[in-house]
Amino acid sequence: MRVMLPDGSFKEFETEVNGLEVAKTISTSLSKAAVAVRVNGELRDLSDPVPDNAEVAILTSNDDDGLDIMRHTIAAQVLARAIKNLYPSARLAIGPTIKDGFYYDIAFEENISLDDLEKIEKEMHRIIKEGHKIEKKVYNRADAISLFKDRGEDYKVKIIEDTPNSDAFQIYHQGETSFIDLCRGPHLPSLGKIGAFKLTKVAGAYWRGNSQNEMLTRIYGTAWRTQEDLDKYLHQIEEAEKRDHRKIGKEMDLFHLQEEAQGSVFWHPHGFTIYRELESYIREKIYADGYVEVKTPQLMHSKFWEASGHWDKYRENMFVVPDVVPNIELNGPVFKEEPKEFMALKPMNCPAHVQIFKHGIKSYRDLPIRMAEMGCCHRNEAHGALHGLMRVRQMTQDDAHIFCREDQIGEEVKRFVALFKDVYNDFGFTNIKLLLATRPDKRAGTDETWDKAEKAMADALNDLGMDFEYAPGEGAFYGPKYEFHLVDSIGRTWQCGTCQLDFVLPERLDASYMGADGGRYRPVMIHRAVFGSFERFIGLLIESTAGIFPFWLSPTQLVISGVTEANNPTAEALVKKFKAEGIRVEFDGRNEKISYKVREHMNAKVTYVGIIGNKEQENGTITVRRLGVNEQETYTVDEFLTKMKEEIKTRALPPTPKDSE
RNA sequence: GCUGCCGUAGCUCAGUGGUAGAGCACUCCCUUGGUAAGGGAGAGGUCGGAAGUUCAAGCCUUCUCGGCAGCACCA
Repeated sequence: MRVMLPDGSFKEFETEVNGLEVAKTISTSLSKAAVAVRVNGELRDLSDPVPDNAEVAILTSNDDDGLDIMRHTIAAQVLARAIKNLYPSARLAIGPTIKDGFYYDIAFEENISLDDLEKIEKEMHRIIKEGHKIEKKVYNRADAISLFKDRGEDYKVKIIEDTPNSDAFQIYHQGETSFIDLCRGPHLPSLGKIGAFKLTKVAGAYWRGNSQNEMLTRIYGTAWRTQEDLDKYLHQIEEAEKRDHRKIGKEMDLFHLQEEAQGSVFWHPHGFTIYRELESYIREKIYADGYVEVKTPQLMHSKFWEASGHWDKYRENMFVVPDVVPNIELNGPVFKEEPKEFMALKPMNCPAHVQIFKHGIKSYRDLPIRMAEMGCCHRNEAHGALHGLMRVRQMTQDDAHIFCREDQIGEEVKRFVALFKDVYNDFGFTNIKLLLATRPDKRAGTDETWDKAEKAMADALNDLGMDFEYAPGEGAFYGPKYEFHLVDSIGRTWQCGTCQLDFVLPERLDASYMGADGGRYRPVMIHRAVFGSFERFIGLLIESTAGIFPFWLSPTQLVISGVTEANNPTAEALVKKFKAEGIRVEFDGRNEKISYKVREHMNAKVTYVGIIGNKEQENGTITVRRLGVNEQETYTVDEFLTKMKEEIKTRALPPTPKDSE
C-alpha cells in the first residue's frame, strides 16, 4: 500500500500502517512531535490505520489543527479526569474546544467557584505529570451504554442514545487508570505532549443549549503550545480589558447608567458630543443617498401592534403601558380599575413607517422610497442580557425602510452595502464579519421568492467583492438578511449593521402601490441600519479606538494652557479664537505644572494639549502634543487652525502611534 | 430569566466579629514651574437595601436590589 504526503510524494508500505508509523518513516523528530494525523482531509488519531492511497499529513502542535486537538485533550482527558478525581459524584456532559481554548460542561453536586479552579489546575498538572498513554477503544451501543450507566454518567448515556444509526462508539482510556470518556476524538497519543494552559472562568450553561433544560457548570480554559504563548495571550486579554467601553466611558466622562433606568443611557456632554457628531454624519450620508427622514410616535395602541404581528410574536420584549388615567389617592392602587386598553412603546420603527407609506396613493414611479428615522426604540431585554452600551433597553437606531418593487431589490441592496462599506471605512473598522442569513424552517413566502431574494443578496455582495459567510436558517421569518458584526475588546461579536428583506409586513399592513398596468402591487420592504444603534456603535467605537477618537469625533479636541500665569491671557485669547471657529477647545488656567496638566489631559483622552510660553507668545505660535502620538510640534496659530479644520472636514482617522508600548 | 462571583468615599481598592482606611480626584494655602503626578492642610462614607444572630455586624444568616462573567434570548 502507499500514502501521499502533503508535498505530493508517496511512501510505500508492505503492510497496513497507522499515522504514527507513517510519521516514523519521515523522521524521528516528527514522530515525537506528532499529535494527530489528517487522512484525506479528516482528523484522525495517530493510532488509526491509514487506508491505501490516502493523503496523509502528520500534525504537530505547530499546526492550528494540532493545537486544537491538544486543547481538546486537555478538556476531555485532563480537566475531565481531574474533576472526576476531585469530585467523584460529578457527571460529565460535553467538552469541546473554542477559540483560544476549551470548556467542559459538568453537573456538580457542589458549588464550583473561581477559587476552586486553582485546586483543579493543580490536579490537572499532577495528571499530566503521570504522562499516561491515551488509548481509544470502540464499543457497540449496548456496551457503551452499560459502561457509562454503571458509572452514573447519564449525560454520556443520553449522548449515545441520541446518536442514531451508529453502533461504534469511541471511548478513550488513560493508561491503567479507570478514567474513560466518550469522545469523537482525535486526541493526543499521550499526556506527555501537553503545552501550557490555564483555567479562566466558571459559569452556568444549559444542557444542550436549551433554557428548558437543567443548568450545568461550565469551566473555561485557555491552552497554548508554550508557556510563552500562554503568557502572551493572558497579557493581551489584560490589555484588551483596558479598552472596555464602560471603563473608558467613565474615564472620559461620556455616559453613565444607573439602576433606576437599567439599560437606558444617561449621555453626559462629552458622550453626547460624539452622539451628535455621528448623527449629523449619518444624516449627511443618507441624504446624499436619496433618503427622506421621518419621525414616528413612541407610544402606540395594542391594536396597532396586533396588526403588525408584534403583539403575538414580540410582546415579551415590549414595554406595555395601560391606557388608563392613574389613581392618585394616598396609598391607593396605581389604577382604580383593571386596565383594559394598552399602549406599547415601540420596539421597532417599521410598522410606523408603513403607515406613512400608506398615506396617499403611491405609484410605481414613486419607488423606491427610502424612509429613514433616528428611531428611539424600547425593548424589554432580559436583565442578564444587558451589557453597558452594547445591549440596552432604550436605543436609537439609524433605521430606514426602503419600499421598492421586486425588480429593484438587487439594486437597493447593493446600494446599501456600498453605503455601509463607505461608512465603516470612515471609522477605520476592519474587523467586520458579514453573514448572509438564509431561510429558516418556519417562514412566510414561497420558495421561489426566497430563491430570488437570497440570490439577489448574495449577488450584491459578490458584485461588491465583499467576503461573507452564510448563516443557514438564521434569516428572519419574513426574509433573508445581512448581519454585520463587529468585535469588541475581548473578542465578543456584536451585530451592528443589518439589511433585511421583508415580503410579509407590507402584506399584513396592506401597503400597496399602483403598477404601470394600473393594478395594485405589494412593495417589498428592506429594513436596514448602518450603525445599528447609536449606543452599541459608540460602544464599539470606544473599544476599537481605545478612546483615541478621530479628531472630528473627539469630545475635547484641544486644551490650551499657558506655561506660567503670565502666558495665560494669550492662551485664553487663543481659546476664544478657536472656539469661534467651531473647535471644541477648553482653557486650563489652573495653578499646576505643565507636565501635570499634560498628563491629566492625555489621561482624559483630549486630542491635543496646546502650550503657550514666552517663545510662542513672541512668535505667534502654539506648541501641541497629540494624544497617541506624544511628540511636541510647534505651529503658527493659523497653520494649526487650518490643520484642525482640515481634519474635521476630511473626518481623518487618527495617526497611528509610532511608539507601541 | 438561569448559574457562579461581587457590592466599602466621586474613582480604584484594602479592611473576616471590638471606635470605618489608602491612593487619586475635590477645596484652601505655598509654589510660577517648558510637555505624563511640586509641597502642605482640609473636607468627604448610616460599608447597596431590609430583616435576623450577637454584649457587639462592613465582616455571620436569610431575603431583596444592582453589577460582572457565561448561558439562554437578540425580531
